[in-house]
Amino acid sequence: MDIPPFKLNGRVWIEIGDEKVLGHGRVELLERIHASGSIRQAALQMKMSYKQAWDLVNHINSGFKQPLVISKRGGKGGGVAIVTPFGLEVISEFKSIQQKFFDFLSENGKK
Amino acid sequence: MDIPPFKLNGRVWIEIGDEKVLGHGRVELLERIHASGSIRQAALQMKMSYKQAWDLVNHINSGFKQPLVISKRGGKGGGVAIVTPFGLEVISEFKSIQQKFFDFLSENGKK
DNA sequence: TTACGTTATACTTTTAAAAATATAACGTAA
DNA sequence: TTACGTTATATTTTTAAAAGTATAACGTAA
Repeated sequence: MDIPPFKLNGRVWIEIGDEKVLGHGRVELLERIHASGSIRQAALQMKMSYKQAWDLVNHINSGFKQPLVISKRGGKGGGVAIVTPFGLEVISEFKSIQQKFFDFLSENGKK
Repeated sequence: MDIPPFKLNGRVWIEIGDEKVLGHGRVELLERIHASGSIRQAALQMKMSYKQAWDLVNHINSGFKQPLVISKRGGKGGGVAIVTPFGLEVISEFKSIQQKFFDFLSENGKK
């Protein structure tokens, strides 16, 4: 009759105006853009299409009132994408929440 | 530069052997089965197909070592589905975790 | 002024999920 | 022994998501 051991898993994300704006996958994308300076490289690393990555970046930027990523085309290297200081702040905030969430999951799982 | 107010949302679920076995939607299904005594009625209430509901019940039952739902065909009313005491216990455990999770979300959202 | 590699965008194709459809199996009660 | 309403299962169709393809726009540097 006793409940056997189980693993509790889950996801958290940030919504603005009832729309999902930022979650685990998108934050990873932002981090990779920050590290590489390129949407394309970040997409390749995460094995998603450039289109999908660009759409996500676009959606993230539209969700907030100021951009998290600024991108330019042309120039040295063909173009560039940088994560703004505001973007870095949001990333940091989300990761802090996510860490607490992981703690929550391990506290409430198993049994 | 400050992060604007935002809503934190999310989901939690129970995994057994790296497989999702029970989450928010499935628990609601179980509750409706318990209330109606019928997989079909529960499915109708949740606007899903009987097939989908049955597949879910089947998957839930396979995940645990004892069934959460026992169903019979034929007889008075055409057939019946009941949630076992073990099933009720699991539902209750999940809902308790979920309540804590809701608390977590509202504590960490907004700002 | 040309080549380069990326951003930006549209369009098509593929794939996977969901829904819909059909039908057999079953046990009670009339 | 027939009708009923459900469980149980297979199959097909539809829908939506993802992936793939193509191409224009751009700014630097050779």
